[in-house]
Amino acid sequence: MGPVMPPSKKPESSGVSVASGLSQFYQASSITRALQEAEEMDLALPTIKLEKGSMEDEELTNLNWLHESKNLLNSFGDPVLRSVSPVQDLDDDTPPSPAHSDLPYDAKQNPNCKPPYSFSCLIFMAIEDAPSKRLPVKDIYNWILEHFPYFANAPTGWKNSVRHNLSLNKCFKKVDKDRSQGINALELVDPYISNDCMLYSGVSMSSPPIWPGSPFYRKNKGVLLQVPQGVIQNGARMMSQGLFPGIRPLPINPIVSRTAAVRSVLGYRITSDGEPTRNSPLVSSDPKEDHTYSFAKSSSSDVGEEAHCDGSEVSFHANEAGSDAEEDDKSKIKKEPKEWSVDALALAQHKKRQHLTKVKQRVASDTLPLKKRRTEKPPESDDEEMKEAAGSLLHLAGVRACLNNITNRTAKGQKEQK
DNA sequence: GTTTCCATAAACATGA
DNA sequence: GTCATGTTTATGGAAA
Repeated sequence: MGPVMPPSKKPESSGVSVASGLSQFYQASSITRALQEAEEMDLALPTIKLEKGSMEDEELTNLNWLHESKNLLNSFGDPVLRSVSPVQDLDDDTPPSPAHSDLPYDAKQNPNCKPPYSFSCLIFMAIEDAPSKRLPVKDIYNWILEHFPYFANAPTGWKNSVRHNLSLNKCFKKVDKDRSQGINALELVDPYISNDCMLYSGVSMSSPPIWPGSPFYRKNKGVLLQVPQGVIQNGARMMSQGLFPGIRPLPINPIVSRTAAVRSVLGYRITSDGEPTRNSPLVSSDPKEDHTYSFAKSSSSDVGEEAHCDGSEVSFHANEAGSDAEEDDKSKIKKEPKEWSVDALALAQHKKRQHLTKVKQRVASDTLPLKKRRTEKPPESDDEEMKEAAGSLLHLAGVRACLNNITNRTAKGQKEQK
């Protein structure tokens, strides 16, 4: 699997790493928080299936993935959690297949059996299992080692995969270690709470949010992980693949462009004291800045330019890009270099952008040395950037609005019943 | 055959 | 210089 490793490369140590003091904390993104809130409200997330290839599709994949992971976490420890292949010998070149069999997977009982969960899920579970909901990477290693003995003897490289997932998967965000205690408060104000410009048609209140096309569903062969109303039924199997009607987002005000809508709806940010502030730029239009990809580097090396979202996951400004107000706020932000977060609601755009960027780069710079290629990224236009972000935010906002609608409907229904 | 997702490997940078 | 951490890219397998 994967490219052949050159002999010159030193294999990664499989032992527990020593804290270097560099590590920061990881936690789930605000999307996860929304999902948790939804669960606390005893709500089933709407099942949304979009047309293949649409921008929203990937965002919703993220949403569903997160929810699936959460339910997996809830199910963790249940002996009938998942069915996997029989125990395999580590010396066998063939990697253990995640395909299910009649044998249940038990991490303790089968220490040589590779867990049938993706690294993303393992990381998610580790983070969710932490009281503070955030962990430094070395503790994520430790959690995985503790709960999945397979990795103690696993081929080296799994830590690399963990780090790779943390970096690449925007469901995780890096939290500044020193300021991690204040993050929760900053996240209490969620920009899409106030959104009311989007609706979803065909929302099913009872359908599980895992649709058969979702990666986790596919990976786990249809084993039902998510059950509405907070009831987890481990080991139950999906009976039908036709349970999930496709629905499309419907903007209430179709006249307003998506970008404008996002700017009007989400045109505030959260300041360091937790107070929402209107018209504050937090997502720069600078094409060099990739808020969904290079935030960590930015936080350390480009302090002040792009990484300071002040803890607000979604921080879109109502002002036009490059306005004076934006410049003013930028200068303000620079004065608070340690307060940063991630434009997490735009994170769902990462994969789409990554794919597009890859295609561009392959065409443009395949002949360049690796180092050269990295420094010559094709610039993305402001418009493209804004369009993507707008789409992402609007859609996620729509999901949230949908949840709110469900809440209202449920409350209304209960009233009427009384 | 194509697409998508994921795991893995690796190059490279940074900071302690 | 070493090591841990973090980012990014490339590649191949599996599944739909």
